[in-house]
Amino acid sequence: MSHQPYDHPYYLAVAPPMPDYGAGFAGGEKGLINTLFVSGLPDDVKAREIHNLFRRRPGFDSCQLKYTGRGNQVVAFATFFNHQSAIAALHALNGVKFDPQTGSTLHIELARSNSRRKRKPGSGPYVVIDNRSNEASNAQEPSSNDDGDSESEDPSEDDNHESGNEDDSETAKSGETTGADGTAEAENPEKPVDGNVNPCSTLFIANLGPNCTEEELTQALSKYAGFKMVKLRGRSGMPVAFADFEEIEQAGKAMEELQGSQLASSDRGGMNIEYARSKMRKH
DNA sequence: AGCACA
Repeated sequence: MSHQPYDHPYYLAVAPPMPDYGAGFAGGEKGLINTLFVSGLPDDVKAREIHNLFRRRPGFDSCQLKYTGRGNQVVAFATFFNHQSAIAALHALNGVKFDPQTGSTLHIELARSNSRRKRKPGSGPYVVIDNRSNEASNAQEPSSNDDGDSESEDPSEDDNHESGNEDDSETAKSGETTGADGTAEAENPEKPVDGNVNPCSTLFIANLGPNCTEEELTQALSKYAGFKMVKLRGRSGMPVAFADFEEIEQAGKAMEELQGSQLASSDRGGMNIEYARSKMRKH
């Protein structure tokens, strides 16, 4: 009755163990994608809103809002410290209603390539890129980017990575001064409030359906290398599980692939998987 | 958001 139609190719639910987006992703970067591409935003969205959307997500680094220049379309990029955090945020936020008035929902996918901007102390937690006054095609608010800011630090933060943009002459603007709003957050931008990003060879699995069983979990987990055992706890209400692996890397791999996927018994969306706070006790 | 077992 009530469930989200996920149709992203990035994750297969509980399907063949297949190493995806590892090395050799489109574009040929060095490693995994840590950046999310966000579309479906209302055209009056503010960079601060994007930042507030992502700032509480574990492993969040920074984000940027971009006026693409085509129409009034606005997109955003959110960068995380690692791939799995990006995946988790993707699953957590994809499809959420962003504006209750219009009912518009967020569309989030992995970016085609990582944002190249290096986080350095001094640069704000978010950034605005405005490509709107490109041609005479659409001039709605040309007065928005009148601050010919030569940021001088980071001229190469551009983006090849979105689905529907091919423009490059952007103007980067440091975050604290969010234009008209000026409501900068009084918070330390260098410290994202993170949940738990400490790797552990045991995984904590939440958001399971009330009827989930250890057998079902075992079946889903046992295809991953190094899997040892799983324990189901707290059957009353929302059950959680702990899955133990031989190695941290193997746990991480399983988490990455199963993150957000739904078991047959799930009814409240995909699994939420994190590294456990402590390793499963010896037996 | 929710992290036990000894």
